[in-house]
Amino acid sequence: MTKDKKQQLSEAIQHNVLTLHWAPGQDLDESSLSLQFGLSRTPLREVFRDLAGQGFLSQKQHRNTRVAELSHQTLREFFQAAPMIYSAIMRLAAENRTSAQVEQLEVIQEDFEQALASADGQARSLANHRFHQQTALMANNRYLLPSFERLLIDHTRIGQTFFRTAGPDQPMSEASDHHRQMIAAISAGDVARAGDLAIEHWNLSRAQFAQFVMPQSLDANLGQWIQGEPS
Amino acid sequence: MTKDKKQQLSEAIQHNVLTLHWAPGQDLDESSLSLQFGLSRTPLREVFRDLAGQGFLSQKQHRNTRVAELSHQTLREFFQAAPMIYSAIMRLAAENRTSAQVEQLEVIQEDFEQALASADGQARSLANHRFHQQTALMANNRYLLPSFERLLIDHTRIGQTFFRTAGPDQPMSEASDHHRQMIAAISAGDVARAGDLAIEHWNLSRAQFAQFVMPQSLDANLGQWIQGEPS
DNA sequence: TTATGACGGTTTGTATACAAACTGTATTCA
DNA sequence: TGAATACAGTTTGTATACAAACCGTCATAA
Repeated sequence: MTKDKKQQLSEAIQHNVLTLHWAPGQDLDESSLSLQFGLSRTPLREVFRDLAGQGFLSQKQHRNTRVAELSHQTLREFFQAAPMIYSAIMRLAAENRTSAQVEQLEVIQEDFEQALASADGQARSLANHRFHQQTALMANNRYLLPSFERLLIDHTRIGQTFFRTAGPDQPMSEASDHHRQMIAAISAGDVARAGDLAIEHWNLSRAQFAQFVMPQSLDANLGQWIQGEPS
Repeated sequence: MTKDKKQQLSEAIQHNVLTLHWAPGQDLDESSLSLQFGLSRTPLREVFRDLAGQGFLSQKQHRNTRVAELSHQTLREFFQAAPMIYSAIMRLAAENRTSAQVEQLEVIQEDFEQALASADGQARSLANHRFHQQTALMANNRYLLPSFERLLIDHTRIGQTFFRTAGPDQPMSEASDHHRQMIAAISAGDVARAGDLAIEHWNLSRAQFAQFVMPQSLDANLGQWIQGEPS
């Protein structure tokens, strides 16, 4: 049952990072985690390394491993990259999807809607995370994946605030509508529509984030990455 | 002098992978490398893990670490992602560059031209690699970086064939011209121009690759990722 | 002949002891 | 008082011994 301890540890860390249960920048303690999960430091440190490589944690020589930071600078870079990558993933998902994957995506979407109905901010946010993870799986491009995963990690972390605060009504159901439309576009293999929906969905998220954390000055020229040539 | 053995090991592996001195899919032997570099298996395996995370190597449970593969499927994914990412990196480089970085890029370009003059295919290819690495550094976006690095690894590996085969004349000097124009655009902060140059440069590379390895069927709709909406 | 399974050698994975580096405190000297 | 340094305690990094998993070979049986 409790078979692969490393896997468990890795998932636990990911969960704690994504839900902000562990704050960005927070230190991790090797010996206590090693005790807690019944692993020696060697495999534990391997998990740390993997997760640092994926963008969950950050490491420096001779300094303790910590939860990846979320700075002002980080956010700027985030907004520069996100629309383009999300859109590309969605297009590729529409291009490469299999029917089994579409079915799986529908199941995940049902979970997401259930989570929205509840008041549990973490559950909402994680369900949203899984939805987009599945689209990345469907896009099936190993080169785009690492960037997308990094974006999604921080998207989910930033989104925690929103999903926790907002009621179960308007902007939530809008997000859910988008998801449904995405499934339709992907399922139909409508590449252009899928890409557009990503932008639309993204703009919704962006507006939400703006309320909470986004510095005003960055709001201006986000569009240029999506529609081709800026003047 | 021979200070950081892990660093040395990591660089040696990267070099061997990029130059195809180690073939894609080739097995690595822990114990012999550990002997060779005077490191025990523990730190050696940490280096393996890092490089696997970056796309140089690939690992599976209970199986030996090997050089990352370059399959037909890989190439398809490569051509789907590369133009978009290269263009984005170049735009961001033009946006965020510092003058010190531009100077450094010029130095690297001089190395590249020297390498072109020589007959050494490896040196040419690696110099090209470093040029694009520097543009990524200048783009300064941690989300785009991991995808770009993966692309660059395989770009360089695929390019080995070309750089080794071709003479020091026509298409070579064209690539070099592109580099110089890129430097000018980046230095001037001309974002749109920088992005366009990336596409142009990319199309050159693509044509080169096509001669050697690229499956015909993929050649068709590569443009759509760059210029915005396909119809 | 072909499939199945046991066995030994090799390779990968984990635990643990030890070495190196960092951090904070206290002491010294200007 | 304040800066510099030495020291002790803690944490990170490495070596090594041992355990677990894999792989090729051979034997056995259908």
